[in-house]
Amino acid sequence: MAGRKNKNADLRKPEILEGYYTVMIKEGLEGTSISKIADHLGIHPSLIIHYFKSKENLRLELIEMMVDKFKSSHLITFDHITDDRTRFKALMDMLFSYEWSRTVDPGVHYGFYYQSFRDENIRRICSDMFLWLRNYLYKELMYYNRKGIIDVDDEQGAADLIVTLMEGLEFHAQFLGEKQPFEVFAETAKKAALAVLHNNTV
Amino acid sequence: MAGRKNKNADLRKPEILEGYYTVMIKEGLEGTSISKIADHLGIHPSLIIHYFKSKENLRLELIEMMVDKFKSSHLITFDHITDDRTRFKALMDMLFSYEWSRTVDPGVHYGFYYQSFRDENIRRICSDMFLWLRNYLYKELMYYNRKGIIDVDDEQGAADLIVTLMEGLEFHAQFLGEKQPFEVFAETAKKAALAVLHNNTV
DNA sequence: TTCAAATAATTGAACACTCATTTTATATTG
DNA sequence: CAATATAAAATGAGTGTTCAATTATTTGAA
Repeated sequence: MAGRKNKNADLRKPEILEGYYTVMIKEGLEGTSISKIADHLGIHPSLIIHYFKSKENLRLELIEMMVDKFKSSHLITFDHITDDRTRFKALMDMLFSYEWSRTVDPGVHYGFYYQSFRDENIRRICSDMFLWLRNYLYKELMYYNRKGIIDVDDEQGAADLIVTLMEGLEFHAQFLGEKQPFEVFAETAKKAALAVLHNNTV
Repeated sequence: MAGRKNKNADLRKPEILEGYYTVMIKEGLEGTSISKIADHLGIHPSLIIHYFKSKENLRLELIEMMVDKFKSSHLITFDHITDDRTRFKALMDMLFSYEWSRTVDPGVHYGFYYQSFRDENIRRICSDMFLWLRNYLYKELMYYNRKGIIDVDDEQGAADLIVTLMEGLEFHAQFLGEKQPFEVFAETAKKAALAVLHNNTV
């Protein structure tokens, strides 16, 4: 065949994972088969098995990839902003922004939630990811609390609430957004967070 | 065969729908097949097709059943409570209660969210259901606002926020709850709602 | 540099399974 | 008898996976 291009594992494996992700957006988590991924990439289904041994492994590696992607996108720090108040505002703006919410395709993202109810492995991974995020926020809130930017006595609960509100944004966009642009309710959610934090910058 | 029991459509159809729901809790939305439902009910797969014509119809009728169940469970009114302040508190307590959140099995519930990204029909049904709930809350908030129990200028946004927080409770229980009982964060979420509503009963 | 041997990448065909659905046949009830 | 309820069997498409065959690339020695 003319079009055949040989690549090695270092190139092929990520390519397959990317293809998996792309097909998944269209077909859904459980609607995505090895054949469909192979078709999309123009390769043979058994090549995917060759690299990942089983579909189960393929799925686990994809999740790993996504979690890494998620975590790395959250490592954006605002160290360059010296003023506490300004930096706090930048953090909150980012957490409730459209770009942030689209780090992972929402359809895919809900697919994993859905699976987490039947697959303890996946539940664990999702849970760790959110605990990681909450812990990050917890530390940030501790700092801003000490500095008097916010005023909360239960930093843990406040961090929980922010993660939950961020997550709720996704839900709202899908079912209650209607024609309203994302930013409208994002603003409402952010204000709710600020109200709980007793922040008076706005 | 000895154990064969003939029933008519009025008995068989609801029985099949109930069986569908039960199997779905274990197997997931897309993991549930006609055969599995038939096995669970001790009947032949083709009997299910005979009554519902296709799996698609079966699924749509199940959703209808669930939405009815959801709506009817939300028709609980507190008309017997005459004092506005007490009735408002009862409403809020219900919205953030464990019983309420378990009206529908959370795994099934997330299954429909997941499907809504690939099936406009399902998205529409879910969306209508939540719009219906928000509208109910909107009217309630209007009333309590007029009565001075709460103080908000954007009742629509406030209703949005309450639905979102209720929904967030589900998310939190699955991924951030860990060993913590449901009620702990439910209380946090409720307080956040009350903070936004500027209610000072607590 | 050349050329065969070794290694890796890729394909093809087959397997045993499950799926939703259709068609045909049998039992039960009114 | 006629209508309905149920079962049985068969269909065709799709699933993940295995194994052997084929093609491309790299390696190593002459």
